[in-house]
Amino acid sequence: MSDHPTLPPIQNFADILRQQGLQVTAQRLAVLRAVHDHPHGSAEEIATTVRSGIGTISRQAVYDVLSVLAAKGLIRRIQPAGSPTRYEGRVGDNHHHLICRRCSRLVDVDCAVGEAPCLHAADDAGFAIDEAEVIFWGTCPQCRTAAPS
Amino acid sequence: MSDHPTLPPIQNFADILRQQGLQVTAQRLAVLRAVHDHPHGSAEEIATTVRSGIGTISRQAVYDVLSVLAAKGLIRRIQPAGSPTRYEGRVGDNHHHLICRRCSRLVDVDCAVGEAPCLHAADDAGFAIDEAEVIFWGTCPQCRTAAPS
DNA sequence: TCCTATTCTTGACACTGTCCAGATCGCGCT
DNA sequence: AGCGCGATCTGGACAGTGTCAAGAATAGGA
Repeated sequence: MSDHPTLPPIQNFADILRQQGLQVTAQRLAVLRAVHDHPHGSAEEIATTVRSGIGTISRQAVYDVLSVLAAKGLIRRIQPAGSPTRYEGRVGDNHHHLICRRCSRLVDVDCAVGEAPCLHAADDAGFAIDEAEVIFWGTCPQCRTAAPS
Repeated sequence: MSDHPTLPPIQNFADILRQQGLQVTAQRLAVLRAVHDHPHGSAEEIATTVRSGIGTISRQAVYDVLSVLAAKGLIRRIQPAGSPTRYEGRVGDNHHHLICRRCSRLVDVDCAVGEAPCLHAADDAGFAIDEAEVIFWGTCPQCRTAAPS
């Protein structure tokens, strides 16, 4: 995944945490790495990945770390219908998501109109909008081929 | 039965169900009415509303009816982050939703660009897209006034 | 090295949604 | 109008996700 020989991932992640005023712990580094290595993973999948790296971590710690990272904008939450919350490391760009109704596969999709057009509603009703979540629902090629109906 | 020129709500809903090839039951009529009377309600809220109308209904029946109606396109599912699934009776138009991060208030919003621009992704990755869900996250006026942070 | 605030662990819990078997009901057919 | 089949509803148990609370362990600065 990360093929930057000059920047060891762990040190990089540690610096990122410090820049946000967060304490650097093995759990946070492992979670941050897991999210980047396995995009769109659920909390449980991330926990499993982390455990294979540092041995053990409590479920509560995973949720806590994910909440803190999301609050700091280091990761992004995705909450598709019917499936558990997912997390991804790519933040800052305006990409959306495409989800298969059958197999729940999730794919990144660049914004249709370029910069950030979907971030502005016609009428914001007085709300202070800080994020626009766009999810496209459909059927992936594999599922269409497997059982067209 | 009768051919009154004016259509009472119940009979109207019954016709809608029949048009979709669905059996007409008291539970389905009550759920359909509840969704229209209380837009953006959760399954539990809808169940409560229905019970105040027809006495009792099982949780399973509510979920089943909601699933059937959603499959037929008579109602629409909304699954915001962190809060339970909500349902609304308005279908067919391309309106989106605006949700307050603090009080979870949900407001309808017309599509920003008019017709249905957000329904097309730049690259569909081979998917057959049938729906685009757009959710704007922010803070509602009341919450901003109450506790500005 | 020591201290304090933060973070992690452990266990229990709440809530949403689903599965299953059996009873009931809608509705076409005779 | 009565009958019968298939769809629908009930009731209970269950699974998965996420949260709460109290105590133990740790990071980071003095």
